[in-house]
Amino acid sequence: MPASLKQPVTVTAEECASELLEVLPGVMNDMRQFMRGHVGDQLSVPQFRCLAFINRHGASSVTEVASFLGVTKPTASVMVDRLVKAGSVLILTDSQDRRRTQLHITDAGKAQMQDIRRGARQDFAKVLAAQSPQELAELMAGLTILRRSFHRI
Amino acid sequence: MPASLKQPVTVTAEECASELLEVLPGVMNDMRQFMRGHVGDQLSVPQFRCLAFINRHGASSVTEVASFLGVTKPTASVMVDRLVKAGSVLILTDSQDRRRTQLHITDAGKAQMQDIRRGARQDFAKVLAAQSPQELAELMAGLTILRRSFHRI
DNA sequence: TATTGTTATACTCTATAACTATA
DNA sequence: TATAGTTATAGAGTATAACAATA
Repeated sequence: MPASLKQPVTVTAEECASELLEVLPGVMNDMRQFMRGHVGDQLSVPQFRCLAFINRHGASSVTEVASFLGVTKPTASVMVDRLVKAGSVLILTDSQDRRRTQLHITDAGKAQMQDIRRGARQDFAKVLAAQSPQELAELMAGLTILRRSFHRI
Repeated sequence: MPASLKQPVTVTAEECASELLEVLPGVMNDMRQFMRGHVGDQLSVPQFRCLAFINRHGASSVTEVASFLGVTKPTASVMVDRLVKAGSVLILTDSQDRRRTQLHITDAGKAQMQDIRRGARQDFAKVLAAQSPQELAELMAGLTILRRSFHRI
């Protein structure tokens, strides 16, 4: 039985909210550093997410990318443009509706994304290696709740 | 007993790392929106953290701020400068060591910070209100592990 | 010499406003 | 008219490199 459940305490949504405000920014900082530290400083966190989305959703549009990332269309447009210039993304035009774009990840982009993911995952895992299996299970449970509460698309 | 513990599964540090990479950026997006949505769009997430640190640590230096935020000294210097211009922070010079600055939060900065925190906390709490007390306890447990693993200063 | 902090420069992220092209 | 996307503009966050002031 996990330590946190030995004597059941009532946790309010407000307390969780406070903890989110205090803890997450620091973890995100480390995530940014981890990503910069691999394969020649290639991708920012938002670019990584953008590529991962395009990889999952073949022929996605700029609007879909914006919606997933939770940013405006101009922001997504600029970000995609940078990824195109970097050779990570290919833009095609939808022949049915010529306003829409069909974004595709390139082989280079796929490799780039996987390298960054592998490196950052290892860096995170190194930090988490000090935790017991029980604690890792608790962390995963917490993340699952976060995913459920804040999932987009 | 929480659902996640009914049939104990082994969770690896790598799996937790992957989940962190996928889940946290989206939550941070919402945090940014929440902060922008209160009291006239006053503070960014980094500015909020900066103010909170200066509030906790009276007479802190730029170097200490940089260390806490996990950024370089120029980055912290610029950020503090913006907060000074906004009237949220006061800079004094250490009379013992005239190279060091002594950063102090102003009353206006304190109010600003508390308004933003209250607003963002409420927004987060609203999202989390759908979760059961048990799930909130699990989330808090996960955040506690994160805090322990990634705490600065 | 070492440390504290700033300035200069450059890039990304982000938003709003205004625009073009297509439907 | 409505939608998809881009361009223009502005400001914040971030880093590195070079510098000034102080110890």
